[in-house]
Amino acid sequence: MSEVRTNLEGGVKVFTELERATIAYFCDGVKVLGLPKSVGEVYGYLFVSKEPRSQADFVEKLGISKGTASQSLNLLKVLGALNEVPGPDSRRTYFEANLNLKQLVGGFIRNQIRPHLRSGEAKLDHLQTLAESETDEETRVFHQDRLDKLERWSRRGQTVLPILQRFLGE
Amino acid sequence: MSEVRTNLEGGVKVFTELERATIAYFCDGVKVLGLPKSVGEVYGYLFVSKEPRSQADFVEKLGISKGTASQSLNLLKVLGALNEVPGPDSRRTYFEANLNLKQLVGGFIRNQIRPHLRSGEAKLDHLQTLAESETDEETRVFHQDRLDKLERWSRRGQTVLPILQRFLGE
DNA sequence: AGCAGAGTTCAATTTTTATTGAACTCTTAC
DNA sequence: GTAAGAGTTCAATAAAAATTGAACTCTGCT
Repeated sequence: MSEVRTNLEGGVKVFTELERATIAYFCDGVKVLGLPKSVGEVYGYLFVSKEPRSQADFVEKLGISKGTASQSLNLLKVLGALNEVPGPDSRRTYFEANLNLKQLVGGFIRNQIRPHLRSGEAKLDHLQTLAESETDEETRVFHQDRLDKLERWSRRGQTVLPILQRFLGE
Repeated sequence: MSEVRTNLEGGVKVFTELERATIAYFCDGVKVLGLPKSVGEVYGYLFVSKEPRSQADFVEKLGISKGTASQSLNLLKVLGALNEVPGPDSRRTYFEANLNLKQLVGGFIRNQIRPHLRSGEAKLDHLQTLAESETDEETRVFHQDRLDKLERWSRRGQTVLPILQRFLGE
């Protein structure tokens, strides 16, 4: 249960202790979800911000590179974790955190979980095919039994997602 | 969605194509859950085995080191993913896969999810404390608002686990 | 008690993953 | 139309995580 190391200790005092700790909280959070900590930093920064922020803000205040900022914002956008809003400089894109849990969970399930379940189903089909061509009767039955079980597990996974979404949302 | 690379292609023909593919399926599966692939190999090997297996079997057949076998078995034991059963050599410990989904899910939640939620709650308490000592009225209210939201999310997470467990298990 | 070997531990190493930074494209304000 | 700069891409690099292997402990048999 080790702490995530952030780059927020730099010379200039850009964040209060509270802000730093809140951003670190999100770094830990996204790690648990299997996402890089920079994603947590970006979302965390938006979470503690009253004002909308642009890519340049993330680069400057979080001390991350333009590349990382771009990629993190893109992932968060795909996940539906942020809203694009107008801001002071019309050339720039400004963001604020989406605080709707239902949408956050929905986006995560749609983009990070469902694709895995889908590709898992495809692989399972392939395994079934392989099992059918097993010549030894007893061995074939053994494997088919286990693969059936696996398929039930997979289906259970598919059906539990809407339930999870329902109970976490709103 | 890249494939996991296994070490099962070595000279000796120890696994059938079906067994190899099934073990690879579990490697992918545990990756999604944030566990190292060796854990998937070990569980997968048990999953395709009629007979109980010992640590020496994993080392020999999967081509992994004693250290990795030991640690993987330990993690799987903690997760309740395997049963210790008697085997031919009384000096060795033999294992078989636990195929009870309810127990697998329960073990995963208990050992991999709950601890994170717990430590998250503790950090959240600390954040609340920090927020209270914010002197600027408006800023304090802003942060307290957001932290309240965060606490509701966390509680929601706590309550959804038993539901998830109920719907995934048996 | 002493030995054989099963199982563990952990520093060193390898492998995987995240981040950087420089070159690129795409916008938009003039 | 073009120049400034916002945003993207991706090969190189840094950071993090998994794996190895050798030295260790523990167990039970004689």
